[in-house]
Amino acid sequence: MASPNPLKKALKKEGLRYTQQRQSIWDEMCATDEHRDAEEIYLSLRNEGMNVSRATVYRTIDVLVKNNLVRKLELGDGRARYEHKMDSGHHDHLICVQCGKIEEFMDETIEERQDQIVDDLGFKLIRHIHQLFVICNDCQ
Amino acid sequence: MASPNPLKKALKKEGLRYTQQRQSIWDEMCATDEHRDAEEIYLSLRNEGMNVSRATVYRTIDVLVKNNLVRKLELGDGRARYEHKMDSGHHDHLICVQCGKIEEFMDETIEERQDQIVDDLGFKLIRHIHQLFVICNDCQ
DNA sequence: CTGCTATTGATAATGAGTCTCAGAAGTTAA
DNA sequence: TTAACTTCTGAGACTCATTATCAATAGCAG
Ligand SMILES: [Mn+2]
Ligand SMILES: [Mn+2]
Ligand SMILES: [Zn+2]
Ligand SMILES: [Zn+2]
Repeated sequence: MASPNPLKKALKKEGLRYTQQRQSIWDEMCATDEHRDAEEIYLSLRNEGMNVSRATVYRTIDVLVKNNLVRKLELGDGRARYEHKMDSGHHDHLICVQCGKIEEFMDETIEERQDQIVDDLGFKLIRHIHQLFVICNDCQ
Repeated sequence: MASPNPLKKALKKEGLRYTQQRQSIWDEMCATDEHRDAEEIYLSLRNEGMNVSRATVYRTIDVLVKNNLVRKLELGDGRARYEHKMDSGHHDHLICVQCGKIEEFMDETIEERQDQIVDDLGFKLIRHIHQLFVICNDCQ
């Protein structure tokens, strides 16, 4: 009864077909809480014996992002990373410039100030990127 | 007496040669407070009759960024933007997702919270990206 | 000036992401 | 179930910002 599959729901809403590839890619996205790029997801699927193409990985990720099941991270190094949004609330990221490790943070004060700034200008906030580039514990 | 040319200073510090191209590119960067991409800077120079190559524009911008004369902005659309750091203090950006207009903001509270978050984790803050994607006044 | 090197322009290469299109597979109605 | 219709997929071509290559050019130290 309860809809157990958010992917199916999203596909239905969009009038898209439910396919093996789309399910596999979504499963793979949910398999870890890491922040992986499209190539890593593609290679994981291949290693598991799944025959899927890079194009389909990119196409499916687009659907997932559009339907709020996955978040896209732009770290400014030319490769987008992705994380599923199943169990986590909103957060932003700390990225170690040495080892690349990614940590998460969430600060209510900052979130409020952001809204305030946008309000004061009469704009409408759509989304934000807030990334702290650091040297982590292990790297100092 | 007073060092009038920050470019010359930077080049000397790096042991690099002072060239016509590097001066022109720096001049062009300082000509406006806009946030332009490499191609726009390249085309402006060509329009002014300067014979310079794209490669040299990219190479020179790298030098300027490395020496803190220019800031690179990654807006996630595949083209980096650049702004000179001559007269402006630190600020972050609001970007209209409709018209692409870029506004600037600076919030002391946010800056403090950032430092606090990084301190609490025992990390060292190197730099940060904070971008608010909005729909601006003109676009609603 | 001369000679040594860094720099440059033209252009090839790179690489993440997108597009194309013929064949494969999901969907619908009978 | 099958047929008919469409969407989806895989392979590989393509795009486009940026980087690398390399022979020719031009700073600069002596
Ligand atoms: Mn995250
Ligand atoms: Mn700015
Ligand atoms: Zn680290
Ligand atoms: Zn706008």
